[in-house]
Amino acid sequence: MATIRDVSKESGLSTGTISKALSTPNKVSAKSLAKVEAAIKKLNYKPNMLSQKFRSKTSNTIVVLVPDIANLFFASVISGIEQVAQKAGFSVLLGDTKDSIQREKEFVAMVETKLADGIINLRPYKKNDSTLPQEGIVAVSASSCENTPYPSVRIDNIGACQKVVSYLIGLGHKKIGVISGLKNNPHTIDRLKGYKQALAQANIPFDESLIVEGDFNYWSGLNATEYFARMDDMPTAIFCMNDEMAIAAMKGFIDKGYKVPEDISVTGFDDMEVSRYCSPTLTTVAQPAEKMGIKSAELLFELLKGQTPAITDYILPYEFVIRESSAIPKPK
Amino acid sequence: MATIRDVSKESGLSTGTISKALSTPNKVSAKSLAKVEAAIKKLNYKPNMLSQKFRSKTSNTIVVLVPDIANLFFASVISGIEQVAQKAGFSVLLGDTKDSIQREKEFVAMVETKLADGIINLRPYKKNDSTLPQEGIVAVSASSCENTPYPSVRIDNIGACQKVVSYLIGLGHKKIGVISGLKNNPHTIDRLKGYKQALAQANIPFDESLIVEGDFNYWSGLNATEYFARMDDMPTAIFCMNDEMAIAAMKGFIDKGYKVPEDISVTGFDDMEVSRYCSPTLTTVAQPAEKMGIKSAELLFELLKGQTPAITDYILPYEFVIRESSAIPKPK
DNA sequence: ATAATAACTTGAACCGGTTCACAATATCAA
DNA sequence: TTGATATTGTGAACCGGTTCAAGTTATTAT
Repeated sequence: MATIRDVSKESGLSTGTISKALSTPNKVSAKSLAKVEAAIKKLNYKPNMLSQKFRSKTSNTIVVLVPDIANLFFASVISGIEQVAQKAGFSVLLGDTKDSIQREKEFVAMVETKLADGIINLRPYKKNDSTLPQEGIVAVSASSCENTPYPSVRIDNIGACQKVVSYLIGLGHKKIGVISGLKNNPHTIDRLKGYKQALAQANIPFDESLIVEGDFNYWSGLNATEYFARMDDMPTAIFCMNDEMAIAAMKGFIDKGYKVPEDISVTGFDDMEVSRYCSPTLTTVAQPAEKMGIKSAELLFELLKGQTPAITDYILPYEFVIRESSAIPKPK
Repeated sequence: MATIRDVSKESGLSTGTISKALSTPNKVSAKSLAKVEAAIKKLNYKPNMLSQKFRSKTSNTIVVLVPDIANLFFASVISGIEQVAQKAGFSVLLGDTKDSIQREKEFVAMVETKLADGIINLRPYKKNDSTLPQEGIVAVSASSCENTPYPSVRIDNIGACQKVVSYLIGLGHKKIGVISGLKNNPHTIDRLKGYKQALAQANIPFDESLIVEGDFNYWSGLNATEYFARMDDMPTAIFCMNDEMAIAAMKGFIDKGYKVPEDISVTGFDDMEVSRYCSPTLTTVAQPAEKMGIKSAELLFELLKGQTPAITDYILPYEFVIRESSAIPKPK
């Protein structure tokens, strides 16, 4: 493999000139430039980026920490990040953490060891998070929650949920069940807050027994329907904290002979592509996934440049999408 | 930032010993090891991986070229690749190519410039492909087709499609429409071959007018139903080359007042998660996406180690999943 | 034509690990 | 105790770019 010294010999110019010809060609005479070009071509020289990065001490790489890449929401966020990174000349290192703190730490170590310049974490940081990037590490959290102790990009989870639940109340629902995420998940906490606010606004007392804890996955949504179906007085609407559980819940109720939305309304959160295809189509909150990726990458690059962004907690607009799965409750 | 020389000074040992203590601790005396450890802790030394990689000339990184990361099939393949890479101590650089040849070339250049050791391309290579990795570049194609000129992992597309179409013929369908991918797409070519073989086997003549060219996306599937609905004698079954178009086709037919599968059967290909949720649930071919990722990564690592794998064209088993969207044709 | 200035080129030193020939110790047998 | 051998430790050289002070050449002004 040809090195810059080979090019230097071949062209009769010094290594310094070759280097400059490649980085700042306008500082090199046309004659030299031509010689360099010829030599590079002849030797099929490709600069070794590893040594380049080593010397310049910048990896031009960012790490994206994904809880689960086989989740369309995350994939869309990544897509947005990639766009921005590519424009900025950065590479994206993928960190599929599978929700493992251990793995997450390994990736954080990549920044400590100069393999990457910064991190975008697609999960919210909690207070006193054990993998909370230490001083000196540039990190951004995409899809975060309220009071994230780090620069972040998110939607107003509380407001969105309040809107959904207020909409259900507006339709006439008084008993609204919830299929939540894991209790201590920051998204669960925020979204539950929105639910409670909507109830409070309508003077409906909060009833703990209407909350079923799920884990954002299909089966937990399906399971929850068993609980609701066994209740003496079933809710007339179910507010699910993501689409996957909502779709599962619809399936569960339909299999049990209930009609959605005639017998029971179901709403989701995320607006996955499926939610437009499933039957009935799902009323949900659309998160601007790709935009969240774009924004968080832009934010990270600002931070990497040493700038102090005016806003470090971007709240992007969401969209409340009303589809077929919600309707006025059946008169008793 | 502390360097190995700082640790050397602090511990009173030479840089060579420090280096050895970190890479092969069993070659260093317990006493020295303790000193090294103490010094590292005191200085909070983190080895600079960039210089390490530079010196050892291996990046321990692979590039994964994805046509579109916001596609669940690809995301699942990547998930498999990540698992294997992580075990092998490799990082995964994400290359979202958006089907751009230009971008693909940029990523191939990363291998030429030592930024990465190998490539996994999640699209099939065609003959004389302009981005066909040159000599010296280690690459694997996942989700490839017949006669790929490169080491690859795939399913038997032809066989799978033949099976689907034979199944439809077995149900009694004689006029089977096709919603294909783009005509020159290798997957389209293979899958059409399977369709033709099934027809030939049943002595049904091939009818060009039953083929509608799509592009693997939702809208093209929806559009195709317009064509079929306008036919004098509509097919009784539609074989779609992926699930997305199949789900769109079902939607299209249902919106036009047809019943699936009573009036028309629809089959897909891929077995996306949606296909189990949609209504009716979709008969389709399940590709082992994650396994394809795992296998292709394993293959790449074998190649990187300089081994010559016995098999360079892995054909993984698929699964034909019969669900609600297909049934015997309505008697005339 | 000459001095002053601008534009370009040079090449050794540098980045921070790893390597390896050689030196220094430790271990062991006789 | 001595010599032979095995185990550890040393430190200069190296990887292939970039940088920059110093040197050389070209351009401009007078």
